[in-house]
Amino acid sequence: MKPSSPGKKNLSSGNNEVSVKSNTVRAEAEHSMASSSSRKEQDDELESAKAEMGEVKEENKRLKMYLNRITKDYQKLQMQFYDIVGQDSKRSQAPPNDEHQVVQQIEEEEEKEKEKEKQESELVSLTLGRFSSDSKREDKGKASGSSSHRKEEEIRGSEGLSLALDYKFEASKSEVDDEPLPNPSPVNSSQEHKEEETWPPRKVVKTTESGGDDEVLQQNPAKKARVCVRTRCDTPTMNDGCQWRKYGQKIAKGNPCPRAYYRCTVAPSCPVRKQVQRCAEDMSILITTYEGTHNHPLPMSATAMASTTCAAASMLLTGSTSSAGSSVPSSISSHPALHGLNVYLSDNSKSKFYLPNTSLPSASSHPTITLDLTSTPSSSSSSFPFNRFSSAYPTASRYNTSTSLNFGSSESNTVSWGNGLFTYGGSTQQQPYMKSHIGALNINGRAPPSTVENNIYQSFMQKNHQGHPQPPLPDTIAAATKAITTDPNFQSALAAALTSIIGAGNNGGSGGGAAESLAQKLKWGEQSFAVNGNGCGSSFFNKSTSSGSQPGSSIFLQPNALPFSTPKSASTSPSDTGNHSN
DNA sequence: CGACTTTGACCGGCGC
DNA sequence: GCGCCGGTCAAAGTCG
Repeated sequence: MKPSSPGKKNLSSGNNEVSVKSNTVRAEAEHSMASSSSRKEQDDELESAKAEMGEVKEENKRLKMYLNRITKDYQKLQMQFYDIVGQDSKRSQAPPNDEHQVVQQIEEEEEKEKEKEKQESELVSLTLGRFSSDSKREDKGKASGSSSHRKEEEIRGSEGLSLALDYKFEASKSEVDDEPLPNPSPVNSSQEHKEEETWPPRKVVKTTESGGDDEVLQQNPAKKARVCVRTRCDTPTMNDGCQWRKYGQKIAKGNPCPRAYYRCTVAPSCPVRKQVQRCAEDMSILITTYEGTHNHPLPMSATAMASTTCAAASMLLTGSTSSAGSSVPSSISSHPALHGLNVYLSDNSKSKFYLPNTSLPSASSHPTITLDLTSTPSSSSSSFPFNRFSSAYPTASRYNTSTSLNFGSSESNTVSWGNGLFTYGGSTQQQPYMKSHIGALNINGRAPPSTVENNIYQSFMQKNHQGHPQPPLPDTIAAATKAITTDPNFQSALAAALTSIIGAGNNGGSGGGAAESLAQKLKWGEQSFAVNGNGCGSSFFNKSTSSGSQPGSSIFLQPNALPFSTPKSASTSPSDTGNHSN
């Protein structure tokens, strides 16, 4: 898809309109000449017609100039794109062996990207979700990963969203197979559908994986990430807007309450599954665990949750599959495009964890991220209903890491995140521009002693804790929903958090390109938040996006886009309303 | 009658 | 190798 095509078309049609207008004017003038009885009137009309024609001609000229300019820009970008693609293909063919060479290359790429970002500052960066650094590339080395990352970015810059996504899919076939590329939005669903049709249900995977993809899958042993949502809910299931069919029920060890297994029935081939279970310690808490990515358009009410889970899963996976490169932080922290989104990676990853209940389904070999919408004594008293958002790789599992993200209260000021933790507000700000912010979101890198600071919550928290202190809300989902849906800033913050992690995770794996995915591609506005339409993010942002034909297409976070509906809300899912009791 | 739920059986991964 | 456990299947039952 060529970004300039629509522009050209519009402009040319505009020119046509102009010439038509000129002809009309001329005809009117002639007609008036013929029909006018008074010569004076004829002269007047002629003059006015001439004047009008002059204006039209001027406008025509302007439009032509505009068209020329756009055409030149397009050609320029196209040339840059081809150059970059050519360079990257050469690089990826011969990955550097020397570590110093890798670092040097990464630095060069970062510099180039900064320059490019300046040039393309008007383009909306649409990076949400994993990058195309597939397992093989990650194994080969950071340099090749970063180059793929960079390639993608530049494609994005020159060709727009659609091409970038296409390229991404081509570059990472394996990724589609073993990891959920979130894309609940109908806008992108066609593309994702194309890819995920090849993602068979579990049993089929077993048989089909014996092929060439097997190698990739073995190299990337991470299983599908899960997103666990803890809510206080009286109903058997949480209404997430999707349609589910129960296919099994089990009594899990350590929890007297049975665990119900559901699969998505919106599309027959949809691989998404969810598990629903009551918390053993607090039966009022409903634990819903999502796994997989929808390969079909979702109803509006379902996209939010789907995208949330997908985004969370995505970042979890990126964190799990990537070896957080040391090159990440430099570009992230210094990136000018962050717009207040500062990321900090540190090595304290294991100092703070929110570990889910032992009875949680997440206690399997799947990496799991938990969104805790309950307020429990373990978390400090909070006026903030969306209390915890944590993820954890299963303890004592093959994933030797645990992750957590807590949307803590204003008092605890702790937001922990995967492979490490976000520290919200309580962290020591080391960078000058952070000092003015109340909150800081720290992402502590899992492995490397690198740091990324992220203060995406600043605007939200400033608003809510300084300007408009909110009274304590009841500890209910309804309260959470209300607070979330009524505060677009928080939605933005959440989206940014997810997105940033995804970017960081991706980048961690792909090396130097790291930060830019996070950095350049986030436009952190006051109320709006533009991200990549690919998968994850799209849900946060409604589907008003164009199909990505134009560079600069942006997806904006919409109020009420958040997933969590009240338990009693009307359900679009029959199984949700009339479902079985576990 | 079709869609959905229930429930016991089965399978594979993992730890011992 | 064996048993435990989580997850899935599929036949039978239920419901509208």
